[in-house]
Amino acid sequence: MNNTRFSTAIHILTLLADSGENWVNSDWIAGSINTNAAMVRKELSALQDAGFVIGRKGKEGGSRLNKPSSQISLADIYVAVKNTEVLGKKNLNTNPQCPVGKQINKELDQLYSDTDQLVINSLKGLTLENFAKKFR
Amino acid sequence: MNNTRFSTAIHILTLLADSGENWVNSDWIAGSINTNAAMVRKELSALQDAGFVIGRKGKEGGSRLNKPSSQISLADIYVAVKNTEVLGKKNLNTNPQCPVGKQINKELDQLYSDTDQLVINSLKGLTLENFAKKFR
DNA sequence: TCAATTGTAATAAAATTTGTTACAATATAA
DNA sequence: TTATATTGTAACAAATTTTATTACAATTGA
Repeated sequence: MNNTRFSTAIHILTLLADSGENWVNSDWIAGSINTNAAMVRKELSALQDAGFVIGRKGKEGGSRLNKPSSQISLADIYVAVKNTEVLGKKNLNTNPQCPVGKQINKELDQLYSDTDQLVINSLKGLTLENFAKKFR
Repeated sequence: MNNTRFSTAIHILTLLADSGENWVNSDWIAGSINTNAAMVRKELSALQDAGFVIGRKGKEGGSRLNKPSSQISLADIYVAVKNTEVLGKKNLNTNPQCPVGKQINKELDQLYSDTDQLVINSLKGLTLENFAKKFR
């Protein structure tokens, strides 16, 4: 995760969690993060796909949570945005003639997925509700 | 960690662990990983800085472990090569006028370092010795 | 002295991430 | 029903990170 997607997602969701039923527009969110409204809408799109958010077009449009913040865990958010494993990428095309090159990715698969799972399980205990509460 | 540094480092160290006292050259290592010898030497340089490896120049030169593989944990390796936090980068320059923008990085600092520590602690239980054993 | 090797720098190429611009579709309010 | 504000998305551009390549001085052993 050499990117800001988790930071951005949790920032957006915190703003929505603390905005109740109001429709919050992407320009206002972008102002808080200090980024571009189109970037925010891209991330909102992913958060909609994950079921956390609904959007409404048109004048007075915007976004709001699609479920109580108590029912969104930081694990859910992480899984929605993560695009690499915690320990990084593997070297594909290792040399099959070498005992290590031949077998290492099979061994790493286990280690890498165990490590991901560890992180996910720990984030499961944390809710957006409790995170967002800190800013009120 | 959207890179192959951990994979590469553990691959190199596994080869060295299974090569005992022999001086292993970067060309041979590169052949197993299927990458460039100069890349391997760059990573070896980092592994030397971390104290895991020693190198010798000149004809018959190469690299070998600088301590028993039982005394190198996967946590040590991870720490030596990691360059981002598990949960990624933060948005700096968030808006200080916004209650969330103002405070979020302080809250994320804790979460991010806790998550890193979780991963490191879990890798502490795993040694290079046990990993390398699988390939003999 | 010759040959092989490291260590490192400089550079280039490729991939990923972030930012920008534009606009059709849509929804509200006057 | 018209004007206005907004999303959702695509296309593109810029910036950053990652990986690969080339080169060569310094070193070591034979």
